[in-house]
Amino acid sequence: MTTKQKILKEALTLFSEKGYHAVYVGDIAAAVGMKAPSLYKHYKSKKDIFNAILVEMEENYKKQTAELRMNGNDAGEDVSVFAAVSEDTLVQMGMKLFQFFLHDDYASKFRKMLTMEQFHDHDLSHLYSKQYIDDPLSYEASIFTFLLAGGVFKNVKPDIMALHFYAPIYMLLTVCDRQPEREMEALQLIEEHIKQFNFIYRKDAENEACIDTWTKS
Amino acid sequence: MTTKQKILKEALTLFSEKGYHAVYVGDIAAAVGMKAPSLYKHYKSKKDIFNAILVEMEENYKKQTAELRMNGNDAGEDVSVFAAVSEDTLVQMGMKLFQFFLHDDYASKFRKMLTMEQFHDHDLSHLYSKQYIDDPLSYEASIFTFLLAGGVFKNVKPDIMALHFYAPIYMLLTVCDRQPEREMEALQLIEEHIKQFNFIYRKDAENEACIDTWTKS
DNA sequence: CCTTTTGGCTAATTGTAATTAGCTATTCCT
DNA sequence: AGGAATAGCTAATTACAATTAGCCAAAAGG
Repeated sequence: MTTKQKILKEALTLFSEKGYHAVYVGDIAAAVGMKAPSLYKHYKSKKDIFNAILVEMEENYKKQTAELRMNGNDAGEDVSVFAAVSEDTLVQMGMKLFQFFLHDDYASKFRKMLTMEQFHDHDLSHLYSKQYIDDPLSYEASIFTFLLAGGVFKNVKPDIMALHFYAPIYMLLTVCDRQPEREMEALQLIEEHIKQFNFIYRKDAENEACIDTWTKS
Repeated sequence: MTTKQKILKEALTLFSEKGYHAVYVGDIAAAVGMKAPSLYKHYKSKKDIFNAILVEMEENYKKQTAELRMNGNDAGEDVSVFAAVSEDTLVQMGMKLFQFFLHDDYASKFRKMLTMEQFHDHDLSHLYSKQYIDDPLSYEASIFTFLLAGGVFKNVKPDIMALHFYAPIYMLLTVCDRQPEREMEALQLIEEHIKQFNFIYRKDAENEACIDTWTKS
């Protein structure tokens, strides 16, 4: 890893912990293992470092969504697998999404940083909404549009179904960002959320049987 | 309004727009209509102003939740009204919650401030989770526990039902905090969210009729 | 009415953080 | 090898923001 990259990495870590204004260039330098003035051989200002992080992240994000889109298409080839999606598959889908967002080093730090900086300018507001709200929602909506065509779910609006699926995951993600010690509780809730989601959305007569399961516990 | 209060008010406004570190005591003073040193006749430091805001807010919050609890009990007296809660009542409930959180001057500014400062110390993390996640969730859960007893909804876990009801509202709230221009869109989504929520959770045979409504639009 | 307190001001002072200057060792071509 | 670029350092410098000192007018209160 080049020094320039190391600087970005350490700066992102610090920005994600304390926010831009509370981080001093000396802190970043120390984290990289150098003195503050040396940073200026690589970036012309503190703000410049911040901007470089944004640029790097946008590239990263484009790559990842492109990848996801590819995977999505691959899975889509076998229509029958998805159309008959099981409760467990749904649970795994949600858990994976949550765990990725929470534990991917870059994604998680970047999200915390944006959480703190989102109000400082319009572009950052827009970026936050796009990455953590609008894109995930439309991704899930496209999946549900597909699943709805399979006929196992009730005939509803896929975008609202996506909202119902994703909003709890998003909310619990923000909880874990500020209180990492609550991850287990969050995972538990997500599992129950998706099971109940599956239960209420699924179109079938076996519902009565399921009710027994719930009332017993 | 006393000068001390005016200072808190203007400081909160500024903190909620730019965050603690990006606001200078001179800015606060100017907003109040005085010079920076004069602030020190009222508060002994910038941090002291911040702390005073927290204290004031906690009192405010206690009052409001106490009030809500009272209103809740009042409404609860007439069990039949709630037990047969209509779709429209649910929609109104969600909208009111959203609009209050979004437009109450104090609540909305305080939430934005906490959004930016939540990572700076454990107490703030805890406060944020309590006020915007845990308390609303348990409030909604208590309502749904009650409604479930009425028998019009499917037999499910009320706390997950509360999660399904509240999480989309919370998520759209954060969207409007950073992009106020999306309020109309958010309100529209919340209405659809709650209608679909009502549709999927309600235990009845008229579902088939409802499907027609959805597929038409 | 006098005097004490209150709350404002201007002009320091202090502290800190970003950035620049200027020196030096290493590396990299050719 | 030898000159140029690279990337680090220490020691300024600059900028600015929090706070303090000390002055003064008006209000409060006996």
